[in-house]
Amino acid sequence: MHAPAGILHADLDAFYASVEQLLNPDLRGKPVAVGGSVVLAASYEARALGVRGDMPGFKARALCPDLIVVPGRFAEYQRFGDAAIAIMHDYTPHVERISIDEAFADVSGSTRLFGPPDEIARTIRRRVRDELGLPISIGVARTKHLAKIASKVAKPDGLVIVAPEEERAFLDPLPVKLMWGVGPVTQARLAGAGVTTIGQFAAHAPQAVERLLGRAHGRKLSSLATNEDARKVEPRRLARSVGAQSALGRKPPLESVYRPVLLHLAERIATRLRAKDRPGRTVTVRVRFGDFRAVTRARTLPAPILATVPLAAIATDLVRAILAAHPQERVITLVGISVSALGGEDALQLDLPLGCDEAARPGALAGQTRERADRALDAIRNRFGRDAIAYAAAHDRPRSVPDAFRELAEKEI
DNA sequence: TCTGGGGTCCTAGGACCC
DNA sequence: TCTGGGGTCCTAGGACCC
Repeated sequence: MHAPAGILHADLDAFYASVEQLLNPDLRGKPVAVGGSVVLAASYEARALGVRGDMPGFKARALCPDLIVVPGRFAEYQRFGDAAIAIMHDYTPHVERISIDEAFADVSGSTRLFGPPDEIARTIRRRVRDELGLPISIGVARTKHLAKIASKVAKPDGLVIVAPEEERAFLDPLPVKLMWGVGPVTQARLAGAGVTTIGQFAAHAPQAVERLLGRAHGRKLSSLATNEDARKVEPRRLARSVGAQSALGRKPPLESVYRPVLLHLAERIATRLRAKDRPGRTVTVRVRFGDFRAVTRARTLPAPILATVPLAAIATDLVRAILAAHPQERVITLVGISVSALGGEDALQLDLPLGCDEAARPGALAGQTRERADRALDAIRNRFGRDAIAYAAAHDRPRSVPDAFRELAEKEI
């Protein structure tokens, strides 16, 4: 007997743009882009004219002179995204959210209460439309991969159900780029070997694919193409890293430029780490130069870190080291910090890491004292707002992207 | 009209250990 | 001449996803 086709993948259509059209009827039926210097989302009317997400704003306007560009209302998107996910939760606790507007649900155990998976999918679509006013596409299939592809095929505002006996016929003619994990590089590599459809991919020996794409990637994609995806819907996965970055425009590589930015980034990151009690041991910084080449440098600490100022100090050290190794670079365009090797939720910060110049300074606060002080600041911010108190003065902060958008992109850790 | 921000996973090489 | 061998941790870079 076939396993029931019990996995749903639901994806709100042109999400930010759809919310804007919902909230402002004047925008309905018109080409709308959310963003500014970069298009974050485009309505289907704008897409019909060639406008795409990730496109520079000037290019979008050139393609589509009537384009209506609106700034994002990110709190609204969060609210509508949460509401859509909540509707899915009415049918099963097995919901795995993978972004603000997209989630898997395994409804295999819910059929006695709510009917077969396709009926649940129809109900969810109807409720999202009736209660929220938003279009949502859903794919229903036996595996996550099939469900995800099915929801893509279903767009816009559609439902695609892949029955177990139809899986091969469904997959074979589709382009390889619809597979999870096939981006521009892999697509080009496959095209070079004459492989453009999933069916052609599946017909290739796994060894040949591994030679072409590397072992792990080849195996992973082979298992998707040959339809052996066995991943489960996982409601709650712990984050493996937490980071923040900031584009700078074109700036000279001076400490007076990057140090305040790093402090601000460290503060954002450390606040999130403390909120979840998840200290990290590895600090990685990233610097992007004028030609957009990026380099990284990492340091793994003997003890995990949770406090803002030591994190900023280590990041500053690492950026300094990168710049010393690239003395010919005249311009930096971005700096970023990421913290990984995160401890469990109950992990304790032992004390300050060694080799941290701020920490080693005589009279510096000990790590746990710093952490307590930071937590007091966190509490003030929770009560009075993010800008109530901070290490990094507000006027030093990068302004390229609203902090509201950053908060939106922050995953639950 | 230059190009946002937050993530995941993998690779390859070196250090280090037993 | 032969230079074991496997495992773990770490670093730097890259492809990919939303």
